[in-house]
Amino acid sequence: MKYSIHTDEKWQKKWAEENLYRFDESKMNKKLYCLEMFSYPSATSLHCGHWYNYGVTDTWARFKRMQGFNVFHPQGFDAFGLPAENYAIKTGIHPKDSTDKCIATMLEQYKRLGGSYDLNYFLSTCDESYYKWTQWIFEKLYERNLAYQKEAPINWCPSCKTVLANEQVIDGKCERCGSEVTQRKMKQWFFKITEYADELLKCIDQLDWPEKTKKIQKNWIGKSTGSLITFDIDNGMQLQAFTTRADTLYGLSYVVIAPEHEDVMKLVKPEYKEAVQKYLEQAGKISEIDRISTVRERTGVFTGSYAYNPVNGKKVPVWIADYVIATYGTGFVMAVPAHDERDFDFAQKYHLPISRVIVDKNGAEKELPFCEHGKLINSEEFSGLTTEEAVPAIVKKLEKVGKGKLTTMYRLRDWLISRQRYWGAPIPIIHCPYCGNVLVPESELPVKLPYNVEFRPDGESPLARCAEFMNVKCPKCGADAKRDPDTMDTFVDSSWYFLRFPDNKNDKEPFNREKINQMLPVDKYVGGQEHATMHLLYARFFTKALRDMGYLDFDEPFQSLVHQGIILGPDGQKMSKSKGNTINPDGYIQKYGSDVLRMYLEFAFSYTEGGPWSDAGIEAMARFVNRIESLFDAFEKLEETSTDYGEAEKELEFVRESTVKAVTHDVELFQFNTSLARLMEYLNALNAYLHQAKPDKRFVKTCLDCYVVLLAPFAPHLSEELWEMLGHQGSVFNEPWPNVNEEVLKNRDKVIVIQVNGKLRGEIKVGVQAAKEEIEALAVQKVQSYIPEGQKIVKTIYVPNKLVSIVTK
RNA sequence: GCGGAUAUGGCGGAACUGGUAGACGCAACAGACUUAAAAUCUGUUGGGACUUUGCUCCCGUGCCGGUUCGAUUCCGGCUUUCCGCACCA
Repeated sequence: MKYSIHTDEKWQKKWAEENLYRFDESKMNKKLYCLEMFSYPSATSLHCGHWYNYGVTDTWARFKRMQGFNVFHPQGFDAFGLPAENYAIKTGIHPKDSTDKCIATMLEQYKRLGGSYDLNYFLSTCDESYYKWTQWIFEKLYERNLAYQKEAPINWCPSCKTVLANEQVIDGKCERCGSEVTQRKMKQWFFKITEYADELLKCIDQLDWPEKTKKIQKNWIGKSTGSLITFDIDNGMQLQAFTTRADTLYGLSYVVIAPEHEDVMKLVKPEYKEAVQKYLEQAGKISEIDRISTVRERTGVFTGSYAYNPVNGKKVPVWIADYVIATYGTGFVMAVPAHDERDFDFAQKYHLPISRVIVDKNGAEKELPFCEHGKLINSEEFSGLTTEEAVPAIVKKLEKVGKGKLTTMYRLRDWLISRQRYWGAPIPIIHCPYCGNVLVPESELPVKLPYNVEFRPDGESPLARCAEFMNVKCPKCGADAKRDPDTMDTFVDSSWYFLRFPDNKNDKEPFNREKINQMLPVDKYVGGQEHATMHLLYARFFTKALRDMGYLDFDEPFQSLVHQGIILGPDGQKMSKSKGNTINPDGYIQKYGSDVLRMYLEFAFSYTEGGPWSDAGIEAMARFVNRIESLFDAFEKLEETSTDYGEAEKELEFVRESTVKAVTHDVELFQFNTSLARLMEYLNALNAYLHQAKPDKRFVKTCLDCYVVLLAPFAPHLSEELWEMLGHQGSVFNEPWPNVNEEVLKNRDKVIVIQVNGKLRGEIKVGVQAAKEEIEALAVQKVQSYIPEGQKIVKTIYVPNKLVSIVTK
């Protein structure tokens, strides 16, 4: 035989005919939900990253299936989104048409990849039958006050002409097109993810996720415990400030409000209006142009107002400064220049008083600003307390007069989901002049995305220009009303698709509760790390919100998570069209077959690391396949002989069993490179045995059977072919994964290494039964000559099956 | 700036809870087959030393130090590269 793309086609056809990978809903006790992050149907074909994610994870899924799990391995498309729309703007091809076409092409490619998918559970987020339920979830969140509309300063990309989520702004630039992001105020829909900040944070520890990803998510949520302190202003207002250092309150020198704070103008005394106005204008510009700069000079302006320090009534000026941001905490902070770097710089610049109230633990007056914890001075009755003691004590004092309380603040902001774009799920809201925001009744869902729309962006939502779509009657009062012209962020679509997969045909509800309670959480989720603070956080939020609404009964969607690394171009740079270093997998499949490509990706990298593509590496994999084939050819030519079970057989059996053990262990942990290395070693051993004087054909046969079963998850098509060649009926994927015969591993003489004073001095071969004392005695005898003259053995350390370490003195 | 990760031959990468560092593969070199080449097969391959070319000795996992009979692995301090956050009060 000769493995090639034709072998792939033969078996793909067969698998499809026999529906080999169908999921058996009747065997829920051994279910295993294996999921790769679904992909975006893009104009180009599957790239190396897809193969690396889907092909390699498929190996794991197949391995689990052979281990007897009822593996649920679905596949679908995250089909809404900007690229299709941008493509449409460029070419004039409607997003729906280009997306449909891409999906058809990509499904064909998935087949060539040899994935063990059950496509009965296929879904695509742009189908009405899917986005109906995306809208339904929006409505449920709205009813539960987890969706709200707010006029807000938002990130606006002037080139994409759309709003961006915080997560889509990288260094002040649009993550897609790289244009400078500007600020605008618009009425936008938000999901109240902050409501779940605490739980999202707490549950992270229980997850079997990469530590790094957990850390990123924790930092993104950014919990900080501190206190809220209320300040009276001389105009009668009250403002609250959040601080983690209530202990420094006696060092208060001024207070600051963010320029974007909604109450800013109320604080400005008439004679300062002009100066403030000028400053605000300037500040607005800076935040647009210079937000990337790390060491931007802090600027500010005095309002004319004063605030009273709640601990001692001392009067301090109220400033406006751009180093305070409106969206974190209360947008109003207390400034203690002696013990905060930012306040210190600012105070120096504007000649505000700086007074020390903290010394270090030993009472030493360290150089200012001194920002560490320490001991209080000049703080009335609190002097002498440590930071840790003083914070609760001061807050307690303030609490008595209603001016302070301990609290928690999060860095996490609510999730802005409105997009002024066409290709997404419409927001199921009707704006009625009399009733306000009204939900589209559930019976009228989905709010269909109209086909004939001018989708070229001009700063307005494309849907706003579609009268047919926009004009409706209010479901409550029947008055003329307008639909919401925006669509939802595509991350909304992908925040619940894993819930839809197991029940993708349900037209009564998004998913059946019993069913998904059985099917979820996802047992193994595989995808890129770039989603750490977006998709992976949103999906967790959706799961928790739906749980609290009673639609499901688990807390976390993805129990175990793995990130694949990134495949770089041959030059070690990230693949990109502009650099011209992209690798298209198609040609390689054509030339070598999909199993070779799959095994190359598995063997050449450590899975979570990735690395540069190498043509030499893929050649090596093709050679590996050739070597397997010539081994099988040699086997077929072998005459029926039988030999007694001897040393050679014993050795090969040992290799076989240790391979089973190692491969089982390594695949489980996504260590495909070492798994394949073991299979190569086993192959070498088989070859050596076969080419010796008297190989036993029947014995070889049992070893080859085992070999093909072990190889199957890595090279599914090739293995089917070999399995057939060995005379078996039916698919190799119906074979059980072999158990390790531990007896064989034990029944082998051990080589024990001997060290004297840490240096390797020899080795001995001992029988399986040898006792510790016996081995030690043999070892001492063996290395007698290495024991320095006049010294005695003071200690002998025996590491079972490995070494004897002798210490002399 | 803060936080996290990383560092092993010419290269990709192995090494389980501290126990023969460099598995497996690539590249390279030598040999076999061949008129020749390719392919294939078989060897060698971290560096160094030799007046014993050897089941020899010494050095070697970014750098400096420590713990240990023994450290790629643990601890302390640097350096490198990558990543996350970046006025978060």
